[in-house]
Amino acid sequence: MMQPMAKRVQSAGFKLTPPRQAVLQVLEESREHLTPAEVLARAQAIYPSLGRATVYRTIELLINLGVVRPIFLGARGMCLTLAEGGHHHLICFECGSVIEFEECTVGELEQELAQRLNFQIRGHLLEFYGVCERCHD
Amino acid sequence: MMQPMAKRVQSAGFKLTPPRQAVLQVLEESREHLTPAEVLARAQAIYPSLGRATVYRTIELLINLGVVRPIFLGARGMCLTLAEGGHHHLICFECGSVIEFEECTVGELEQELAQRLNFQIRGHLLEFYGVCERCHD
DNA sequence: CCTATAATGAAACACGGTCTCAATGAGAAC
DNA sequence: GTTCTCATTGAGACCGTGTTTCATTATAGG
Repeated sequence: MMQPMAKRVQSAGFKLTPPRQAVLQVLEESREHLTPAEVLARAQAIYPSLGRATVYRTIELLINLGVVRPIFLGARGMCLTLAEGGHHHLICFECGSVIEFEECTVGELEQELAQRLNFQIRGHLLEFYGVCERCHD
Repeated sequence: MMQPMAKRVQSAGFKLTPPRQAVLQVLEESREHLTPAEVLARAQAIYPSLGRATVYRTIELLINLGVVRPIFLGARGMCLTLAEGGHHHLICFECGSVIEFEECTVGELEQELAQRLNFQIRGHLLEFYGVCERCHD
């Protein structure tokens, strides 16, 4: 069965080339928060002649298709994450560490905003900022 | 009365110089989401000989003091915002527009996480991503 | 007023990301 | 399968953001 990202690229009318497949595979398999530079490095391991411009072009394409989304992750800088669903972090001012959590209480608010503003919501990000256990006291 | 940011800089043991005051004034007055480059431009209007390095050093200082905080705002890239309190955005995949809203339902969750993880929470960011009214249909 | 030293601007530097352009190859038409 | 077209590609020049270095300046405390 075809990878879901590849399907979305193709059904949006874009060609499914080996360079693009390498980038898609990296983003799909890692399911992590990678920087574009890390995506480049990993995708070049799959398809060595891959150029920087192609990676950035593919990322831009995927962002426009709503498949991935950039988030700014503290000290790591800009990273990519899957666009669907929620992401929840606690970030420490001092050491920059990122703690993920699962609980989320924004479901109702999401519904209400979507309706009131006629906005198709596909994902969300909830981050708390402060000082972690190790950095205060 | 002294501007609150200036006070925090001084009471943390840092000198309050004219270049720093220019940067503080820009961040304090605009109460917007400015990029570092925009801060530089506006602060140079106040203190023309201001150098780029000083702006970046001052921003880093303020981030470490927990006064401002970087956020990644869709197409605008990395911007600065006041660290305290909450910030709430709806961001469109297609056109990158940012809509702010006020309602927020994360207060209880904030309390609970702070207690459970022993984390001093000072602010938060809640963003929804999707397609705005003008960009779908 | 003097002094120690934090803070500064200029300039070189590093790097991420964009753009241009000629070459390539995917996929449609037949 | 063959041909054609045009999206896609990699190389490399380019640009702007952010960092580092270093000699100079000026703040705040004594």
